[in-house]
Amino acid sequence: MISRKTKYALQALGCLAEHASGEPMLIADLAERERIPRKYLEAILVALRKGGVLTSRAGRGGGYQLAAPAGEITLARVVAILDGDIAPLPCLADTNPVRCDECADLDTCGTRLVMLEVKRTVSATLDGLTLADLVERARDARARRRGTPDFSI
Amino acid sequence: MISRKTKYALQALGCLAEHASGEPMLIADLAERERIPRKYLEAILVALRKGGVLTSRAGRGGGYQLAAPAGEITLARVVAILDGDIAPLPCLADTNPVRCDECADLDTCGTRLVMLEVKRTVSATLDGLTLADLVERARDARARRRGTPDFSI
DNA sequence: TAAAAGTCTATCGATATTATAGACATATTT
DNA sequence: AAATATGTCTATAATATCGATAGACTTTTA
Repeated sequence: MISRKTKYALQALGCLAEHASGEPMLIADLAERERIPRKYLEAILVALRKGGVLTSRAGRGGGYQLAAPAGEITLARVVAILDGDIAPLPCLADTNPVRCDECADLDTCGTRLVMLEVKRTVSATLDGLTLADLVERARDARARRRGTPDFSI
Repeated sequence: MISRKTKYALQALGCLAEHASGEPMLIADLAERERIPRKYLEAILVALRKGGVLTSRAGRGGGYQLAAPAGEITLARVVAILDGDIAPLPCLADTNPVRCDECADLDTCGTRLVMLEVKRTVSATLDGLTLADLVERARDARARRRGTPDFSI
């Protein structure tokens, strides 16, 4: 389960990725279009900027932009910034792993070993998906519903 | 991230799976061996019994047993019993999906579409792992550490 | 220098999780 | 049938986390 925070982030990033022109977008616009509480979105965007995924410009004509092409920003990165490690168990976290005190032996804990496998799978999937995929699938879905392939318009 | 509840469940189930003889095990023993708060474990075992993974017998000589061979109990099933759906988004839950009210259109939400992929991956992984795998990996890890393959003893 | 924009800090309430306690019911052995 | 060992249920408390909001502050550009 990803947090609502991360979901909001993906929506906002998707919106920025679709926003063809390189023009920065305003927090207020993003909040309205994606129906995200303004102040909450603010905090999310700051985190993303600190995480290197967004750049911002203050002052008139300012706003937020992607810091890289959509195809280079992985979901893994976004999730890591907002939800931190996706480790299924605290003892499997990449940064700051916390060993369970009920576990006598970390390396031979069966639960940990199988969950490590789950973690690897999730990581691989999130690493293989980018904002470009997100945008593309939404576009495909819209096209499919209209009954016309996207490129035939 | 799986809950601590599910982690406790997997440890207890692993313990039962290793417990060679078909004899039932007592809650108190399980709690002590796996260092799980006794009363908390109690609630977990009840849930697992209701979920069909365990059987229990009251009275003297009673206790808990696996309801099926370890190789037939998947992690997916255990996680589902204790943590419910593993859906990364509420709108992707199998049972009782809740659509986000900020989403105008469920079927063309890019975030949902990419997360659906993540969910499928996780489900497939958890479906492919059983308690027997859990036990086996722990055994392998112990053997590997001793520097001797398990079968050479 | 004023307006428009982003940044930071604090706080609140709701909810879920983890944990505990104790009364109650059931089954086995003697 | 009594005694004892065992599981079951309900309620509650402590804690942590998440989602959300408010307001003062800083920076940039026209």
